[in-house]
Amino acid sequence: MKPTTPTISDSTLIVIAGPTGSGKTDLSVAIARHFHAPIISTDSRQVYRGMAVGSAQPSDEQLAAVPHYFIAGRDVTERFTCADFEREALALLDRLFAENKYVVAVGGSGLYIDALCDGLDELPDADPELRKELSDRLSAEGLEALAEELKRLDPIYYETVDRQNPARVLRALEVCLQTGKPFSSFRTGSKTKRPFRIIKIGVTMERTELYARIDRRVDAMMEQGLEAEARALYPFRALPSLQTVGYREMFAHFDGEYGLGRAVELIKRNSRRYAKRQLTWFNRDPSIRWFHPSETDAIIRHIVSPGV
RNA sequence: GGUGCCAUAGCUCAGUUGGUAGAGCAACGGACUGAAAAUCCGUGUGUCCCUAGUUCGAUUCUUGGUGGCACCA
Repeated sequence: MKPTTPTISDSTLIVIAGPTGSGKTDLSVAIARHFHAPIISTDSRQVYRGMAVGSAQPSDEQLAAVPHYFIAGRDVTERFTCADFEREALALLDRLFAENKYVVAVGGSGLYIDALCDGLDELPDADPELRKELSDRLSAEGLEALAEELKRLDPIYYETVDRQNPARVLRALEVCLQTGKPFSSFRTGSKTKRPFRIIKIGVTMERTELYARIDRRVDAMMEQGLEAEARALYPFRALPSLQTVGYREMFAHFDGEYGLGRAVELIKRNSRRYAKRQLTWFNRDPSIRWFHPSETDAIIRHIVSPGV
């Protein structure tokens, strides 16, 4: 009989995805405790300090119960992108899997999850100066002019890109100008095989239940001091990290655009819409197995024997 | 109890001189590669309160109900 020496392929990343307010955090702590696993967050906003309430970071008790990574480790003024996340998370997993068979990854940012599980293409990071220049040109010349330039520099991507989406057109143009090569030449569309097993759990429920939970959670955030938190972050309101549901509406309220009650209403509505977009993203991933957050036992069984 | 007004999408309402209807908001569906809680695209989802008439045809006109609001008692 051969000795069963542990190899890296025994390592398992338990990915927990789902819309905002679905109960991912509580579930992740329960799963992590059961499998004695640390938790890494795949949430693009919970990485920042000072956003504990509005981004629904895990509670102090939860943070004390299980080691967490990528929670409140960055200043809101720092740039932190999906590529930074991929690099750092992979390096971290290397270390964590040296001592743990299981690691839990939980969060609502679909792009971060895909970056971690499948890898991003080798693209250059954004150049802030070029980006500024392009966004100035966007307001001066209009989107159509920039799309025309993209047509010249990368006719292939121009055919498939959403030409009405400034973010898409600008990013492609940015890469073309920065590298002198068409954006499409970097897009392989291939997935990187990771040196660990991946099991994806999706958390969801009836829309009416989800929306009721979102409403309740927004009310809870208000009780926990969202207004004061947003007040403290107001000077940073123009930063990418603060383009976030919960804060934007509060900032607009501080600017006198509407009353506090209206702000709370809008936070609820925009959270619902965000949840909808998350579900659209996750629904196209056939490797996700969906559960109600209360089905902890079934989820554990599925992790132990995913084939069943 | 009497009189008047109202009843159309989830909500607020418009409209059809009789040919089964449309705005705003909400909602729903989708896209997504270094800003992703971002950014963008698409979609009316309807016993026109019920009933019986008139009519080729009624959400629209008439009868009788039901519910709501207002005023008078």
